Amino acid sequence: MSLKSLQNGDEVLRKGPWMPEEDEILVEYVRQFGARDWSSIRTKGLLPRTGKSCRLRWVNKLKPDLKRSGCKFSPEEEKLVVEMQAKLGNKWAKIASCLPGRTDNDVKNFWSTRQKRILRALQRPKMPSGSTDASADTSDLSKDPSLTNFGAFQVHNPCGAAPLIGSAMGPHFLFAEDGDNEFREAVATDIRHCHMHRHHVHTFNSLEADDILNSHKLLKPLSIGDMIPYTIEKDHLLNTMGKELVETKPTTYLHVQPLSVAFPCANMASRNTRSIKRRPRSRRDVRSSTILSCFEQPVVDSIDNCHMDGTATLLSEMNPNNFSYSNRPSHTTPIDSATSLQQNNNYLEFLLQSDGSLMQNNVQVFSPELNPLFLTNTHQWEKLPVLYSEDNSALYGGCNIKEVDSCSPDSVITNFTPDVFDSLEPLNSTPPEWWVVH
DNA sequence: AACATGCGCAACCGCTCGGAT
DNA sequence: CATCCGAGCGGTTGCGCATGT
Repeated sequence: MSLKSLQNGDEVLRKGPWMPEEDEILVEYVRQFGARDWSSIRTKGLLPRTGKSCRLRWVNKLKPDLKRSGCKFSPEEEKLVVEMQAKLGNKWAKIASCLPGRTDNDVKNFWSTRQKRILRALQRPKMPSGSTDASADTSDLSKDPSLTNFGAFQVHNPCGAAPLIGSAMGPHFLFAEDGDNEFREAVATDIRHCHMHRHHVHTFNSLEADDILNSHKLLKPLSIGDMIPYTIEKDHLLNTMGKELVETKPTTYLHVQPLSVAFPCANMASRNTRSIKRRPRSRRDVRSSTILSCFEQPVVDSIDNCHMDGTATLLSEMNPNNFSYSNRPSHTTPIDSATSLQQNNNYLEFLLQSDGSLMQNNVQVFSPELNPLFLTNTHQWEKLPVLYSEDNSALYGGCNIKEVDSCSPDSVITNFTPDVFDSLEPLNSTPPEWWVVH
C-alpha cells in the first residue's frame, strides 16, 4: 500500500489510504465528541491526519447508514440523479441529500462514470455494417442500465472521433406519442442554459414535461401542431423552472411538433457524415413522437405569418385535412401543402436567424422534415445501409408516411437517455459536416 | 501468462462560505 | 468592518482491480 506523508513542522501528516486502525480511532473519536471539530483529532494527537482528511473519511466511508462501497446505483437512484442534475446542475451534495446512503462523492463519481461511458460510446464509433467498417459497437451504451428504459443510439463518424453538440447547451426535448399523447422521454440538460431569450426555441426536460403535460391534459389531449398558450402552464412552470425564468417570457406558446433533432449541419450536400441511429426495441418504439418547443410571442407571430413552420410539410402529407390547431391562437390558420416548402425555409431561417445562438452553441434544432433529405425509410439497426446515397434525388421524396413510420425520424431520439446530450463535447471551430439519420 | 487498457472509486486539492473574534 | 479559520463543496488525481489482447 502506498502511503504518502508530509512533514509539517515536527509532525508527519499521513496521506493516502486509511488503515483499519485509523478508522477505529476516528470512529471512536466521533462516538465521544461527535462529528465536528475535526482539526482537534490531530491537535489531540489521535491521528496524524488533517481535520479535512478525517472529515472526508467519516462522511464518505465511516458514517453509519452509508451504502457499502460497490453498491451500484439502482435504476430509481439513477433516474433521480439524472433528473436532479438536469434541474440543479452539479450540486452533488444537494442531490446526495435525496439519496439515502449516498454521499456527494458517490453521486459525483457515479455521474462522472456515466458521462464518460456515454461519451466513449459516442467517440468510439464504428462504421455500420454494409459499409467499409466494422459493425456498430453498442457495448458501452448497452452497459448503461438506464438504456433498458430509454434505449440506445449511436453516432457514426467515418472520420474518427466525433465532436458533437454542446455539452451544457444541449437541447431539452419533449416527446409525446401520437396515440396517447403521453410524454415518454426527454433529453434533459441544464435548464439554466436554455433561456428562451437567447434561444427562442425552448425545450424542456422530462420533469417539466410532466408538469406541462399534466396541466394540459386537464384541457384536452395534445396533438401535433397544437399551440398551447403559455399561460396555461405558467403556474406549473413557475414551480418547475423558477420564477425568474418564467417571468422573463410571459407571452410564450408551447408548440407541439414532431420530434426534432439537434445537429450542426453546415453542408447538407456532403455525404461524408456521421449519423445517429438507434436500436428499435419494439413496434411501439417506431411510433411517431412529438416534440414540444416553446416560442416567444414574436416568434409565434413570425410563424403565424407564414402560417406554419416546417412541421407542416410532414404533417400535411400525413393528413392535410386533419391537422389539429385547436390550441393554436385563434388568429392562426392551417396551411396548405403547396406552401410548405416555403414555410420550411421560413422555419429554417427562423432557426438560423434566431440571434444566432443556436449556431453559436453548435447546436441546431431542426425538425427532420424541414428537409426531406433527412428522411429515409431504409435505415435499420440490424443492417445499416449507406446512410445517404450520392444521389440526392433518391432520398428526396423517397419517403411516405408509412415508410417513415417504419423507422420514423422521431424514433432517432425517442430512445436517447435523458441526459445524453450533456455528455457530448462541443464542436471545434471547424466542425466536419454531420447530421442525424433516421 | 504477460501485458495493455479501461474503469471505478477513494482520497486529495483548491476554493468558497459563514461564523467567530 | 476585517481577518481568521473550520467546514463543506466540486473538480481532479491516482491506485488497484477487471477485462481484453
